[in-house]
Amino acid sequence: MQRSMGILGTRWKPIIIYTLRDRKARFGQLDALIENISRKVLTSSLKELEEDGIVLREEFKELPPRVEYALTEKGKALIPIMCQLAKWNEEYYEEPAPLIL
Amino acid sequence: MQRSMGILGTRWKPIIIYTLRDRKARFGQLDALIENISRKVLTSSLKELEEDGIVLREEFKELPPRVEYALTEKGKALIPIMCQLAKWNEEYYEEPAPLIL
DNA sequence: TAAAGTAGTTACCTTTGCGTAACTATCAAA
DNA sequence: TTTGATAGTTACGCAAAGGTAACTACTTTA
Repeated sequence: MQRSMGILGTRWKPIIIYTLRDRKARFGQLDALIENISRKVLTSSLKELEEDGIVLREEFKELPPRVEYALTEKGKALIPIMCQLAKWNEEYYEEPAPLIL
Repeated sequence: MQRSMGILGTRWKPIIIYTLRDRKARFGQLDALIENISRKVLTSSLKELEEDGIVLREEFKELPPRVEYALTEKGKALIPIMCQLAKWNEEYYEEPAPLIL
């Protein structure tokens, strides 16, 4: 478990994996699909996920350049887990009580 | 998903939940069961997990004091997910290549 | 020649996560 | 009166995570 969390224990990486659950995506698409993430964190997270064998980076030698990101087998094995996590929130989420000022 | 990760997206919280999957535990037990965690992070993580309705803190008015932590229903719903995460690592973990010096 | 599109990078800064070590409070037992 | 046990807290600081804004490189199109 400690090793799993060493790889995934950040705010954004599971979200990136979840976003790639049913599609490949280009860098710019990920940036648009994932709200509030900065390009910098997206870059570094993708790089680390690639090093950990979860994401595959495919570069097309075209102009303008195109790069596609997809999950590896190891990454795909996480899809059901990420989906359950999303579902867990839907079941148990409660609106925070409104503040009376 | 962003909300799930807002709650769980740290290195230690999922490990705490995983440790509580099959037992209640006292503060000192958690500290002993979870290797390398500091008491400070344990304290603050437990406090936040309690605020988020995942962990229940039960204080016994005894001497010396006793406090037990257990998962709520919301927390118990995470058990299968955490177990799958642990299993995922067992299946896909590879020893890092030894460095030749 | 300038603008537009893709996939980043770089510099700089703030916040959060986390660690270590020492300290507190309470009461019982030695 | 000192020690021991439990469950923390406090002070201090480092490193990682994360954000913003500006900049790069390349080539096509206007």
